Amino acid sequence: MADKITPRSEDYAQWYVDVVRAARLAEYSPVRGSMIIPPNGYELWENMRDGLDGMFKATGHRNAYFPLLIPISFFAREADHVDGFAKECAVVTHHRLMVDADGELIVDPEAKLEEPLVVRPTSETIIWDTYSKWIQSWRDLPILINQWANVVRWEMRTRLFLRTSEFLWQEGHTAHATEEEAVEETRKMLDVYTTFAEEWMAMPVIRGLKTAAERFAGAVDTYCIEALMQDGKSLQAGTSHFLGQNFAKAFDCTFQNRNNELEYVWATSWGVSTRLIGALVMTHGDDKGIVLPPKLAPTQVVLVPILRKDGNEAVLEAARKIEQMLRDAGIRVFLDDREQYRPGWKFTEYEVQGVPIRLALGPRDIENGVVELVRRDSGEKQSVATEGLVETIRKTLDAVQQGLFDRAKAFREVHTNTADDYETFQRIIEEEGGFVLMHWDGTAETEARIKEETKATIRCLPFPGQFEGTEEPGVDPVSGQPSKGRVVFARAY
RNA sequence: CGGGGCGUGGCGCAGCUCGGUAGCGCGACUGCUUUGGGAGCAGUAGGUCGUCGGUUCAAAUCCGGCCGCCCCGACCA
Repeated sequence: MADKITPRSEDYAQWYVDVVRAARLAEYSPVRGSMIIPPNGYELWENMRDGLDGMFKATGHRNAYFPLLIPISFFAREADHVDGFAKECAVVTHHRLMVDADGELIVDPEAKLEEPLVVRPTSETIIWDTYSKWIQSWRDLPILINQWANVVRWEMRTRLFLRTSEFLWQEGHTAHATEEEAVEETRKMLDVYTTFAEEWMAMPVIRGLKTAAERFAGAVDTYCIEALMQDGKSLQAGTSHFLGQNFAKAFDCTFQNRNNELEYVWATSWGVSTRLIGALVMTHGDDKGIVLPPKLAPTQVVLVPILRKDGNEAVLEAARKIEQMLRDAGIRVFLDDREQYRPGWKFTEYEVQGVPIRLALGPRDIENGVVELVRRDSGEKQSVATEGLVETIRKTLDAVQQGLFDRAKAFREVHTNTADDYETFQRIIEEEGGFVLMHWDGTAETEARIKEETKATIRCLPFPGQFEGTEEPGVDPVSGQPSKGRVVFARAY
């Protein structure tokens, strides 16, 4: 029978788990907090990866690979970095197994490593150790490198895609001769993420600067894109860090500048992860399942032939013709001609999986020279002419892509409020959720107090031009102290 | 780490109070009938009941230990 999906209104968290499972994006593995990503989920990730990778290459970056295992001593080099990651590291201490006297397979106590190895939670340390060898002169700079990899962070509480102990991501690590250039790179990559989120994922984001409390361990400044999920909680969808000279100093990475002076290298790092899949689910999904933006959907169009007792050959032949026509046009199409499932079953199945367009083709349609087209985002059903179908499909895919973005943006606008007093702020956070713009005095004390009392955190200090009135000075209603502008608060994932 | 829930065919669950030869739904397989929104009937296969120990003539069931997973909270992409 149907995989049951709990309605969002009943239990949003359960809905999320149900949808991920029903759409077969991920399943639990035998190890807590790690997940298996079957093809439905992985193909989605591949499309994200390919889209981003193209943008990285277009901005001059090259891919490389650094090792999974990092000597523990490397982590001791940068103080903030250690503090940030020490509590969630998996550590390799032995290199051999053996069978003991009881026949049990155990870790061989004789095979202890001289120096424990940390399974990378992020790669700054191994990379800056390497860069210190690669860089001598200003002529060696900049270094613009990205790596696609898995990382491990031993999380206390995990959720599929949103927070798992092992996840897939990309991490960019760049080295620059000047502070200005590094800051520019940090901002540029945040723009890349913004473009990707909005144009590929159809997910509107806010760009901004993190407060010290939310900053990456070891960074001078952390920038982020924040997206609003349907339950009113914010999700950090990507981060870009200006690392200053912190890692260069920790790993003694210097270069000779044009004036023959020795200087520390300026650094950035930036990343997005499989968490984006969770963001996609919670941005566009509905009670029937996920809804995929056409640009990322592994299958953009599914074609379901309506088969009967006889005359199937004619239907299948016409279906194959349509399939070929769409494929030749560069559209990712799948003809589901399996006989063990009936059309109704397939219709439901592809709705759960979020395929943007479903076509159905039966004997009646063939007679009329049409095909039935159903949009996943709206459920709208229409008969369209087989003649000119490629153009119709292209237009519809574009319309779905744009429609998803518009809908998500409208949702965000409705759920973005301004609060000028603390009572209103607390009421909105508690009752409505969403983003709340409020003045903040800039102190960690006030930030911590608000978090303590409301569970809402400062998602970012938004870049100018995104919201009206965030740039005017005012008064922090919590402390009564002056504020330089309104910042974005929300409860977050 | 605190709170809650759960470990029984592939999946979801009942059975446990009151011990007595392990059951239901879905799925799978075979056959027939079906096929424009998750088909019907008939038949078949599939389980050391998480694990270790105890009580008993007899344990899925009672007692104890251990292990694991999920959900909710405190840290984090």
